[in-house]
Amino acid sequence: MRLSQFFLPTLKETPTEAQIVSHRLMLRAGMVRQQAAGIYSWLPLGHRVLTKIAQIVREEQDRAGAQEILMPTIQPAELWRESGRYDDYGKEMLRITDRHEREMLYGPTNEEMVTEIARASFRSYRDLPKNLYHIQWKFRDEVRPRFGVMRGREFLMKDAYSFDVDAAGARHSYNRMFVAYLRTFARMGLKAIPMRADTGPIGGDLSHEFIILAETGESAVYVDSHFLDQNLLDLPVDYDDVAGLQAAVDRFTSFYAATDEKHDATAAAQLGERLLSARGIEVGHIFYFGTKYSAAMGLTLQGPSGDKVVPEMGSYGIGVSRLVGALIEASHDDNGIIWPASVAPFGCGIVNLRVGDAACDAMAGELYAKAKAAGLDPLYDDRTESAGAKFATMDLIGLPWQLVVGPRGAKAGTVEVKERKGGAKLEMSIEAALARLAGA
RNA sequence: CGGAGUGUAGCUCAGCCUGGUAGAGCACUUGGUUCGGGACCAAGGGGCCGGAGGUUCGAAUCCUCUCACUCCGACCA
Repeated sequence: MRLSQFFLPTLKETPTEAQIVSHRLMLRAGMVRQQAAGIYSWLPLGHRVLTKIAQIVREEQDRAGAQEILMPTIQPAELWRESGRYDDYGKEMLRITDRHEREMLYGPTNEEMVTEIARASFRSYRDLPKNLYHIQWKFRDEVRPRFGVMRGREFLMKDAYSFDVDAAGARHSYNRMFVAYLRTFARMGLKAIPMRADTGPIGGDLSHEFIILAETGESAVYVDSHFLDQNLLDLPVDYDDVAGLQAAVDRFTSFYAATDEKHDATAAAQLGERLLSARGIEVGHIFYFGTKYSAAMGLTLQGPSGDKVVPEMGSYGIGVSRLVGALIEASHDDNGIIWPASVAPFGCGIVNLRVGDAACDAMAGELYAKAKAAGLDPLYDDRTESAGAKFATMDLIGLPWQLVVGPRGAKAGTVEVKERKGGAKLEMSIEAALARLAGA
């Protein structure tokens, strides 16, 4: 993509309304525009990141055996009356009346709807287990939206819903998601720490929050620093191995990790030096809640011995749009964002310091063509801006690599390869630069 | 939902107290000079001062109401 043609409305100054760093940087980098309190439009740069995050989530859900569906944003109130949550949910639920005076709502979550789908289709215990997920916009009419996309009213979320014949099966479904979550976040360059959590209004008796550490995190967390040394990409991926998954879950839940409200100072103190006190951002939450919805909504199926079975359910959420902000909170510096390669909006930036200079244009053009051909997804800054402005833009938008072509290098036949993280710079040939990035 | 605050050019803000025909920097347009960390010179374009009502000869400025947004708190993926 040529930057001269790309829609990237960056801001030199920070809009007043943005307080935390991820919100400021997202506005400055032209990723999002606020349309109302807690409601955002996603511009090309932000949309690319959002899509990449969603794709990683999708791949890991699929790998763990979940199947993608897509449920609507607008739901009929009737469904929620069945579970009793229409009245329980309160003002957080955005209620809408259609032209026929039917009561509708903009879905804050989908347990009722997915249970209805299951009820309409599942007949026998042989239909289970199933895990259905979707990635969809949701709306919760927060009293006080803040922190940009991290606490918006409208947000993109992945939520999965598992159905099993019995508690043991449900436990396995839970463990699958548990491991899938560790892998998902690890692929984004994040260490997400599972912490035992309250089940809240969704109900149930087994629940973990996945929390990433960031200085600006919304809640205080306490964690065994040895957890951070674990290689999460090393996890088993045989999702049918019941004992193996349980062992993995047991291992990762054996580390001390607690949010403020669950913190046990006495137990934590035994860790001594290993106790890490930090702040965290919740990016995922998984629940096992048994038959809460299946029982309330009459989801039953034929069991193996002719009896009725009420399926055991769980639900598993990942805040996809929140992750965009969370990633920035976890990875930035004074100059801007530092994207992990797996979610970066472009693979690298190419900076032509002297547009109009024959040697620079030729070299940058060649580099751009070759980088594209190599699948490096380059963003080529071919604007006639000053060098400083171009460097500032590149640092701000945080692409993992910058390939700088200037008069100096053009004469010597080299480009400067700068790694955004750390800022290390090396002069090398075009071929060496491309090889360096391809190998990274 | 309680408390506090802000709405003036695309962005950051001044002007408001003490009413008198709307400003700066950045951004934008044109021309020129520059060119390795948000360049310089010159000339331009752009705002019914969030909205409604009121006071006044006259309102961005004073009064009333309203809408929006932000921050602190309680609450949440």
